[in-house]
Amino acid sequence: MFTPLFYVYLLNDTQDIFYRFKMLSYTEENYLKIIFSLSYPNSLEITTNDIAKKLEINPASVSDMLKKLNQKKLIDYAKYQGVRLTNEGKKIAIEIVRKHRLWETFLVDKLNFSWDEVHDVAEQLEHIQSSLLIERLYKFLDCPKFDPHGEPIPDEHGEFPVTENLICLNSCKNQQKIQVKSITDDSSALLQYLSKISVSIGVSIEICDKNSYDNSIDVIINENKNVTLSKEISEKIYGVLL
Amino acid sequence: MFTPLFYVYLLNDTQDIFYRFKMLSYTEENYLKIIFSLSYPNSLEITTNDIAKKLEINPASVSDMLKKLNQKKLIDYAKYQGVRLTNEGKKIAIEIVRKHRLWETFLVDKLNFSWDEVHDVAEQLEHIQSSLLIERLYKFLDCPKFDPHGEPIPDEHGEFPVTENLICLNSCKNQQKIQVKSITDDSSALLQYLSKISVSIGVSIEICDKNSYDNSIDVIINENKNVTLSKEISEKIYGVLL
DNA sequence: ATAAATTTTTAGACAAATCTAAATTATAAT
DNA sequence: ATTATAATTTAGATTTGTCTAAAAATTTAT
Repeated sequence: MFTPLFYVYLLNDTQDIFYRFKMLSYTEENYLKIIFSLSYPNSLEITTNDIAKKLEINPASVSDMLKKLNQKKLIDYAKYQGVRLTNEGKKIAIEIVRKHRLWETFLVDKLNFSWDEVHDVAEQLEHIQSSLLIERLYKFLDCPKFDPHGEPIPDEHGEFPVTENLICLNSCKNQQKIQVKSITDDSSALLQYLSKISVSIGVSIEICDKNSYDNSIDVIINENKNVTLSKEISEKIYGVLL
Repeated sequence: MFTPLFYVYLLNDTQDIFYRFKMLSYTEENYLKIIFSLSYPNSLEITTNDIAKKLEINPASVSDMLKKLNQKKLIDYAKYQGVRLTNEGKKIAIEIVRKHRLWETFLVDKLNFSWDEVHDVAEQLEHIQSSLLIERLYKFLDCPKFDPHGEPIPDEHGEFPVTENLICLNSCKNQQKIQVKSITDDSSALLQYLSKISVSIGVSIEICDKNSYDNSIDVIINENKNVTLSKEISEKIYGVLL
């Protein structure tokens, strides 16, 4: 049903160095990325349904692909048991995350995209195959450690920068105040909304009141703007206590 | 056998403008680009075999795709009669050429790629779908008119810059001398060779002798280097008479 | 502990883009 | 004008990634 795992030696970047290269399709890369992001940072076990929902496809399709990725030793998967990335799979996933965040940085820093315009384009750019390209881009951007949403960018060895201990706005108590450090979702719908209410990396948010009915919170943004944030929003905002 | 032509209205670039968008696959885009480049600049009729050779695939596969592109009204094609781009097909092909050449320019000017390293990466980048991206890139590069190989870059309306009257090195007579203005093939094999013999945009080449047996020519590069160039090489080099 | 509900997998089908082999059409050569 | 050669197309198969419907396994609830 599936072709066996195979490695090929490919001439990459039209450079004269050959290197071991696991041939992955655009789609396979996407699965690895999704599994990684759903399990980050705790390497949780992910379910077929989680992936199907995220990719907006049928769970049956996911089952097929999981079988294939398992054969390629990129995930650990047994029927009905959930999925976890292998070290090899994780390495590839981190590489894709790295590319995604570097491209987002490029788009914002060099091409003047706003932070809510970058996601869809970066989703495409992250699949461009060229290690030379990504290393040159990394240098061109001055080896950035965080992307425009404050998300950490892994270095060339796949290591994430050490971050201050971030806490979720959602988990703050009344009267606590944080400085926003990262938004853990780069969808344009969320980011456009945050822009509208003047939330960006660096602003302060003070918790005034918590509504236990819907878990929304009343906050003051940058000492001057009162807003109510839904649970869905507040759990995407991370920062350091002020 | 093939799905009917259809147009969709898509939200592009996460911007709030909808626009008419002909859904094309990566592969379909490549066919249009190949047909364009094989027929440029005279809109020649192209054969199934020409395309098969260029794409290194079986002519039978090309036949299938031509039928499909014809149905989509991107080419004019009748069985056994050859192919020609329609205006719509040409517009799309030029857009891809534009993207390819802008990305090549980016790689060389901003990321310090050498001219022989850009082709394979640009082949991937040219298929990124985002008009916002390409217009921003265009501005970022200061609206370049020529790519690193001297090839003209169409503007945002698909217009090619007017060029001096270029003549092919291949068609020069003995003792004539040209200044190199463009190389009409960006394969790394050719460009690496040209680098090795010190041919680049701007250098002078003087024809010393023509060998009618294999159509090779003996030339002097930049007044100091004697080299013999094969027909295959000399027909890729264009310039202005000095 | 069993039944009900949910999740996951299998089976079979489909579209896109390719292939090989065979048939057809066009072109060139005598 | 007929034949030989070359180019092109058709027919049928394959791979990848998806689907729907049905079957199987797991989880939840009583």
